[in-house]
Amino acid sequence: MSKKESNKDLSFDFDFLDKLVVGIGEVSQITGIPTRQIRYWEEKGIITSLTEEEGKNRRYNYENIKKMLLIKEMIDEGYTLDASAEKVKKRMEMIEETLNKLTKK
Amino acid sequence: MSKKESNKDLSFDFDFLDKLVVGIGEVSQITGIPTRQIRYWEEKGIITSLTEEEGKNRRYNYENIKKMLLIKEMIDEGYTLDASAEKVKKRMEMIEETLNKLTKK
DNA sequence: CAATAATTGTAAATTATTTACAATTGCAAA
DNA sequence: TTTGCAATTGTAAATAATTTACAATTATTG
Repeated sequence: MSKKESNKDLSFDFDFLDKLVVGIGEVSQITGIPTRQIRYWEEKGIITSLTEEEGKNRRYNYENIKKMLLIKEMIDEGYTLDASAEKVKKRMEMIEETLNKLTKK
Repeated sequence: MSKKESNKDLSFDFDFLDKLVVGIGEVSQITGIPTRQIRYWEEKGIITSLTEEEGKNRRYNYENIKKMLLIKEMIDEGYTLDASAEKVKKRMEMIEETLNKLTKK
């Protein structure tokens, strides 16, 4: 296996996650969160879909989905929706920061 | 961060990929393969969607998507569809095998 | 050119999602 | 208990996206 191919295999999942964009039905299936609840969270500004035009179907990326899963966890632990959203926001910022340090050339 | 949480963070993407199931529109967006072509490949038996009942929307998992991307690559390299499918099938079986060896307790 | 592979086009029917308005549930403070 | 707010859920009508089926078109190979 050539160097190029090998590299491609290793970086594949990251490329994939970058491109990954899914609809609300899939997010619901993946996360177990009802579509109605996802729309409600979005309505409240807790999450932000990538939807280009209003009326078109909502699109979510990996970060969105990750966020929803984390919020769901916090809510299950007893936090309110707003508190959960706040905590998750900070946590994701921290992870982001750490990742930046790790990947910085 | 507790041991449990830390473990969860590390294994998260794998769990995620396991649960990941997307519709044909998303696959098309992700891979750049037109929906019409995806249906054609499926019709020919090259790929197999997870669709439960006929008439319902097609669902694809990570393995399906990976396969389509690989086939697309081979076709771009000049192989016929059938040859591409065959090569990809073998390649994926090899990867599967290797993974099994790696993860075997 | 003929034959086959591969892809693409599209109409009509069906499935999935959106928006908007409303009702319901849960919980904590007065 | 009831009052108020947070959070969720229900649903109808309109729209978006997908399915199937039949067909046409384009590429490639002998």
